[in-house]
Amino acid sequence: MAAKQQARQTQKSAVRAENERAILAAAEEVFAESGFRGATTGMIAERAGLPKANLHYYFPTKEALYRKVVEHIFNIWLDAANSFDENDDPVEALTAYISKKMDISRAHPMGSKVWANEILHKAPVIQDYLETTLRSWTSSRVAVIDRWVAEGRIAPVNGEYLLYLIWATTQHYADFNHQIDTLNGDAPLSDAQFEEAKQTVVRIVLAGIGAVPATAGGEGREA
Amino acid sequence: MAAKQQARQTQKSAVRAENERAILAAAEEVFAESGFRGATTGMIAERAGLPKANLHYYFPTKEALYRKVVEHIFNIWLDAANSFDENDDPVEALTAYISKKMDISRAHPMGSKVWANEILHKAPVIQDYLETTLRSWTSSRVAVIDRWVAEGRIAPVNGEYLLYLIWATTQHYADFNHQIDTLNGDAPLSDAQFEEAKQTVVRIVLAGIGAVPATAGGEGREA
DNA sequence: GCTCGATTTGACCATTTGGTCAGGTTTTCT
DNA sequence: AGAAAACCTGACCAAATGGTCAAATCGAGC
Repeated sequence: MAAKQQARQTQKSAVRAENERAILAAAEEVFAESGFRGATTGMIAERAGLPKANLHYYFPTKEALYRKVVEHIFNIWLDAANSFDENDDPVEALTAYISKKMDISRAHPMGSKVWANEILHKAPVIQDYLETTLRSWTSSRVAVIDRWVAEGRIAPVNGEYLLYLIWATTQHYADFNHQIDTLNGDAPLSDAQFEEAKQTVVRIVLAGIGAVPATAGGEGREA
Repeated sequence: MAAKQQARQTQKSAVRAENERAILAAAEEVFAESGFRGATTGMIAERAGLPKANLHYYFPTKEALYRKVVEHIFNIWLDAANSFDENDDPVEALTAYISKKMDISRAHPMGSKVWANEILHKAPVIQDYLETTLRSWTSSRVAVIDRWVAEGRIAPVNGEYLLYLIWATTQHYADFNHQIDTLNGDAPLSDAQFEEAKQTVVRIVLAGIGAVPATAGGEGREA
């Protein structure tokens, strides 16, 4: 029982953890569907299955809740960012990075939408992240791309604009999934379709910058 | 003066035309910055320089005003769509289309943001456009791409996913311009930078699908 | 200068919504 | 068991907001 007490003091109680999880999950959906202003704490509470006053017991203000949601998204993004560095070979690195970002768009479309909404509205909540973490991550990766160019491993390309193309395209499958579904006959992309989309993005990017896959590579998925 | 009277009856009076124009311009900005729910008719009226009650004299409801704004965006989009068909050569057609879409992102970032917001929130207002105009335009252009593939003018590629990549990337320069500006040292892209971004997108896409520019072409910018 | 429709606007209202609070219940610890 | 802490919630409130309206003003034609 000493362990139990220890648990209560170091980590959150089980009920608190569960309620916060439910609220954050509901909030991510509602914020994604309706934006910050469009979302109401009442809607979030209802979807989380508890009264509004209870929600405000755990998260004092709507903005505090929103900030937590956005931070969650950002951490997922950072996770994907690491896959860029797992290999120094441009083909391997970009394939892994694009694949990971596509997977995130499929697994967490709501999170991506919240992020998009935030940027669209000039990032009132996460401007500091943009100016610190995102900026430093980006410039260091651009340096990697520049090195690839200098070493002749890819064709000359501006690193920033290459990254923007990758971000835009991969996140499009989350942010604009409603449009994609509509053009797909009102049906979400099947696993096979999504896999083809992913391969299409990877192939266009790699070929687009003249990154020739090593013929002996383990990721030999060229059609 | 008969002409003046005629004018009042056939077209809107000058004051009406001017007020509607000012309101629509203000509405596009405010809806882009704050979303539908986040925007208030008071904010729009203030930016247009007239009292809220006057705004409601011209546009009875916030939703009617919003619909007008979205329709305006959609017409700009249709305009760009035509540039896809001006030439049957894949290099020419795609270069023109991408360039046009990039130019629109630079000239009408607010409009693009309103569109993005609308899709993000499942297109409550323009779902019918998606299912009619956008769907038919897309499928006919996919047919063109398929033909290019069949004729061996470009490498095999899924037309839908190629279009999504183009849409995503070009619109990213409008929808995410705040993020881009932040990564650019809190400054908007200069004309030269934007031109380089445009060329980067064009080059990656063309190379990505193996569309070899005619060596005699005027766009010969291969490094 | 009078009329009539178009335009303008301050004041107002009903509804929504973020957030509070007092009092109650449950859980945890000794 | 009993106290303390954590948790729960119906009722409530102040502010914001979309939209209304009646009265005032303007402008063109007679």
